[in-house]
Amino acid sequence: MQAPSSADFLPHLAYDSVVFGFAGEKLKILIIEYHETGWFALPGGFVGRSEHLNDAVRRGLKERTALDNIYLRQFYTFGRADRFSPTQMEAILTANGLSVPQDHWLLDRFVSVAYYALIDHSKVELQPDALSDSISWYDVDGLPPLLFDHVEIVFRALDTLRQNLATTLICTNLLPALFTMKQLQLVYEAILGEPLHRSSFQRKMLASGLLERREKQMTGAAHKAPFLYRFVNPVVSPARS
Amino acid sequence: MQAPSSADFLPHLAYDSVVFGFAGEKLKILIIEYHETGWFALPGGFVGRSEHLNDAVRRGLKERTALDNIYLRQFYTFGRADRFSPTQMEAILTANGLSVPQDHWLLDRFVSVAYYALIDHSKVELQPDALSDSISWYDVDGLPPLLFDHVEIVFRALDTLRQNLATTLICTNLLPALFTMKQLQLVYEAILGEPLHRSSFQRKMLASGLLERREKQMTGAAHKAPFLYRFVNPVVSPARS
DNA sequence: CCATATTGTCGCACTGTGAGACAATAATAA
DNA sequence: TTATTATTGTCTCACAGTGCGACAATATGG
Repeated sequence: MQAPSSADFLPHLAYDSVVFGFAGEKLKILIIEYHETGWFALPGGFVGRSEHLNDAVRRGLKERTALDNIYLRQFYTFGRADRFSPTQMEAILTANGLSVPQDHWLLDRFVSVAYYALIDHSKVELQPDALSDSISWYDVDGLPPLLFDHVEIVFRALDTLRQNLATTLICTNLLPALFTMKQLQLVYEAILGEPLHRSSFQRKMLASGLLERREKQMTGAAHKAPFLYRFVNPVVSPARS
Repeated sequence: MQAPSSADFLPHLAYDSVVFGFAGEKLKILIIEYHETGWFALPGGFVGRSEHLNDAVRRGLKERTALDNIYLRQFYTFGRADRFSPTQMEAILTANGLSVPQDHWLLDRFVSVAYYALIDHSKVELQPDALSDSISWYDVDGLPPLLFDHVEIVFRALDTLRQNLATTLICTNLLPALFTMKQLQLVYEAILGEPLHRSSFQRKMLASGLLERREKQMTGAAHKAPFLYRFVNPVVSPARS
């Protein structure tokens, strides 16, 4: 294996992605583990010399999740001079059998543009990249220790997600096409991190005009069967990518 | 004069700043004009090799406005591969008597991190930088044609400012310490671009608990003198810089 | 047939807001 | 001095939205 060359990528510039999914009753994030080091990090990558920044992020997500056309949104660029640790990066490279000179571009400072993505957790086929052992889901409140400033990146992603929950049709991208009101409420509660009142939530959602009610579901549970809903105008990609 | 060296700055990375001020009844933006070219652009700059990204932006703003401790907020990173025009950059450099080789770092692609700033328009002492003829205020609805993708940057800055108007105490930074309710309403209207109802606005502002009423002002105008107000907890720098 | 858990809906009180009305008042004109 | 004028501060009314609880409807299991 060869280390990526500075002839192919823009030096000093990287991206990191916070990929949200919803499973069971929890909001989850994709985390990778680097070979041999026991270190965890957000999935990220570099930008090709003549590649659009947004395209680079979509490329990286497609390689790891096999998903195209993902809801993706840039939220902050992390540019502290000391956010990067060359010694840790070197350890990751040597653990993969790559030895690079001390002045190699991968051991220098990086500014990282951070994105968050929302995906239907059931549609993903996870695929580790070359440098990592595994890629898997972690509860947002049960993350392993992360490299560099990745914990701060996750916090800020969550913060942005919460702020956008009221204005953007986010849940379309976290739920299957048909869902119950209960499921929708669980997604809201998982994102906001607080319980919501059932009847008020239901009333507000119905009044929004965004939901279309479908036939009843045969739950097989010992209670009244809930309606199924779908979003009337499911938005896959937001206006502002 | 010497062209800035790639030994001092991170290549391929720049920042641009949208500096808002409020004068009269209009929202205004700082625009620079490059020497000899008749080209207008947002004030921007480069990031030192070991300089924090945020510090680089503050440094550039201080050089041009003589203001320290500015309300500053990053809002988007523009990363299209074709957003930059090497021929226009070369023309700017040659107009300043700088000739650089074709493979110079300044003629290569740039990714730009964009910030907006809010300042009290009356406190500024404008100071053109080395490459530019002038720096001055323009109405947001009367901008000259701008270089590169700077028009898009301005639009997105305005969009972000509007979204943050409800959640953040923005107007502290656009008004003097003491102001009338009428002035505050004018700022809101200038940012939102739409008229607001006077009594509802007044009621809402008073109910927010953010304003402290002071003594009456001697306006010299032929009508009832308005109260003066100040913000109870003026925030200079936001939590998220 | 009854108990149980959950769903769909309604009512009530409270808050916030758009819209208009009206008195108070500082300067100016008569 | 008094009337006029423009603007300010406040009030009222109607209406929409929300927190919160209550209650009937219903699918399953005993």
